[in-house]
Amino acid sequence: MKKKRVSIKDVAREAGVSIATISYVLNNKKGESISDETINRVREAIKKLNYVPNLSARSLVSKRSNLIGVVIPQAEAGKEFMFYNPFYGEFLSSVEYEARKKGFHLLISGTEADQKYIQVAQNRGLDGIIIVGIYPDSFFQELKQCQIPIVLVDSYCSDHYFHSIGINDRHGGYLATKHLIEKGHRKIAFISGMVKENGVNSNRLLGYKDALEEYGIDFDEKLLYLGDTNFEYGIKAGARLANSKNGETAAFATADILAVGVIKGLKENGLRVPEDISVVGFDDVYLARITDPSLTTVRQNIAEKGRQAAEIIIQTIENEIKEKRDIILPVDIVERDSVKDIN
Amino acid sequence: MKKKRVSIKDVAREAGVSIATISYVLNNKKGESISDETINRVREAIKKLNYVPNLSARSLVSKRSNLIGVVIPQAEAGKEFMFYNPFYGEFLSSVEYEARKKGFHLLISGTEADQKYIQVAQNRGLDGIIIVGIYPDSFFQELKQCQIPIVLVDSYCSDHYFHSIGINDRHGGYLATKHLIEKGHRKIAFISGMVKENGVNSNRLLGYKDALEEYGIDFDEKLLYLGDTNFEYGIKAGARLANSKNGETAAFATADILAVGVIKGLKENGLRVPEDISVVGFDDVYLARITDPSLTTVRQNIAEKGRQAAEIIIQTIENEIKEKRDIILPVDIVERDSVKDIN
DNA sequence: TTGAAAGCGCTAACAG
DNA sequence: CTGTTAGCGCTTTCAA
Repeated sequence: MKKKRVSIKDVAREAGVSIATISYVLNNKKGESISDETINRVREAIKKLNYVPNLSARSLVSKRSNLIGVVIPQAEAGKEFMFYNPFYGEFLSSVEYEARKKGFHLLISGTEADQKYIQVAQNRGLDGIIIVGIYPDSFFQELKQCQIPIVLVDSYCSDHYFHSIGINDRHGGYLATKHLIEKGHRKIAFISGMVKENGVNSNRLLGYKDALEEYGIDFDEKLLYLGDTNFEYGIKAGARLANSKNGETAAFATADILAVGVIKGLKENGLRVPEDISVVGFDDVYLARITDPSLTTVRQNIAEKGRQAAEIIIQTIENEIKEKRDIILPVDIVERDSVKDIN
Repeated sequence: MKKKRVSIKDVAREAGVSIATISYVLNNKKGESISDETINRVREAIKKLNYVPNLSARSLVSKRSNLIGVVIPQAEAGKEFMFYNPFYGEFLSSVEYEARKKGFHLLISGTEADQKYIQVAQNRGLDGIIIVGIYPDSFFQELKQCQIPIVLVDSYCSDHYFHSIGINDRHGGYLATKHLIEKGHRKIAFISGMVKENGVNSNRLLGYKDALEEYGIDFDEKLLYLGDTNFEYGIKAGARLANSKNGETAAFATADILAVGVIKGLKENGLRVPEDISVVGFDDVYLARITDPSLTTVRQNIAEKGRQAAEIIIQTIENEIKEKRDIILPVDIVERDSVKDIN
């Protein structure tokens, strides 16, 4: 049995004032001015009784939960998070930190069925939601009904209702490919997870093509290796690449976790990186510095992405911004040891 | 302005019954039996109105929030999570999955000051808390006051109040060291983060000593490299190791993330792994398979740890278990490519 | 400057 | 089998 928690009433009794007064000093309303003396008396009572406000009660009346939902993609429907990709951990870490500083908590959750999440959002009275990744359009449409501020991260959903934050994926793909081309590579494999239309990967592919075109290199379907964005597929792609008859001398993998798998797959098949094949990744997660060779990759500022996602959602909740925000964070290429100059 | 949400009253009106009836079918109380016809009528009304219960209201009266708090260590006080160590991501992923299946949500949060978290727990009416890592004893003592079910993960707090789940760290340390010894190594560095008394690392160190003793090898303080459990310190330790005058031929790092840093530091200083120095890690996170060489390491089942942590806390919440649980998950050594047999 | 009182949406006796 | 009702702890008019 839980011990009975001390409520605002107890504090009121202790301080010899009404519960309204307690509420006022708690929220230090500007409208209601309370005498310093009363404030002190209340403060003391609160401290003495060890009073902690009940947020359920508060949110019941104020319609504010101070809770932000974070939706992270799952490996498969109804499965665990994709946390083996360090990107999500790094992102979440940053969101949580920013939210905490502003007095918000994070409710994290995968999504059984997309429908279900909307229920959760309403159940819990989420003040805002940060959604990472791409989901069926129907999900976004339903989400709009909730009237909850939402930030979409790395989604190319163009709906005017949502805030969005992402990077210039196309430019990133371009930079990666161009870097490789400038190092003398012409046959460049493109290795990626699902290329959903108008998604992160499809834009990176566009950038890849941009660079090819700029340098007068013909695009070759056969150099596309499409699977899943995970380590295992990277290995598979690396193995295929090692035995390819297409003469690739380099590969652009659209995620570091993939790139690292590619390197592994390559090595397992007797090829060295970068001596035999050069590899460029994407994201610049922690991993990129950890592996050997360390990874030349397209850097995006993951922490900043998380920070801004949190900031935008909170500002919207607090009515500090009313208009829609669309943020594109810069990318650049960071050269490490996985690319060889073959000029 | 948020559109007014439909409440239980609206459903009652729609279905032509009282709000109590709605509540009954919602919670399908065994005590109260409702006629099938009414149930159906209510169900339809719910569907028609798109009614979603308000959990704040519910938890206000029922004292149940269906929220589980997860406390994850931070890099430094008031900073981001230690999510660069993949251990936490993998753990959290598993906890969330299990909790979600059972209808619970996760509130994740770092802890500004330890005090603050207790406030959060009370603020939100957390039904249970999963705490990963070691905290000051005063924190645990205060936590007890809350009367909330708590599972401690990887803590050696012996307080009878808490459930605990962990692994046999000492045995793990023993296995790692023994493995190295059996491969012919005698000068084995012990590389670790802080060795807090009665913590995970101190137990692993105990196991290290056990193995040494078993094989009649003298323990040598000089082979201890103590810093932080992160990649950077691993590099530093690896560098020191490479220039050591102590003749180490192997190292046991108490976390994979550390081990991977060690390998990096070694390589940067011209040594090869495992040819020149063998390395054993601990955890068997995803990373261990990713790096080159892949890491021989002490495996613990992180997903299972998360699953059981969630299971225990939920069973306690639902009063399915009343007694205290202390779970020790097994460890074993998984041989990969970072150890050389020098016999 | 403070207090009384009306709910927020829901559960759980208790009646009928 | 179903409805009435009294709160849960808090915010917020409105009055004093």
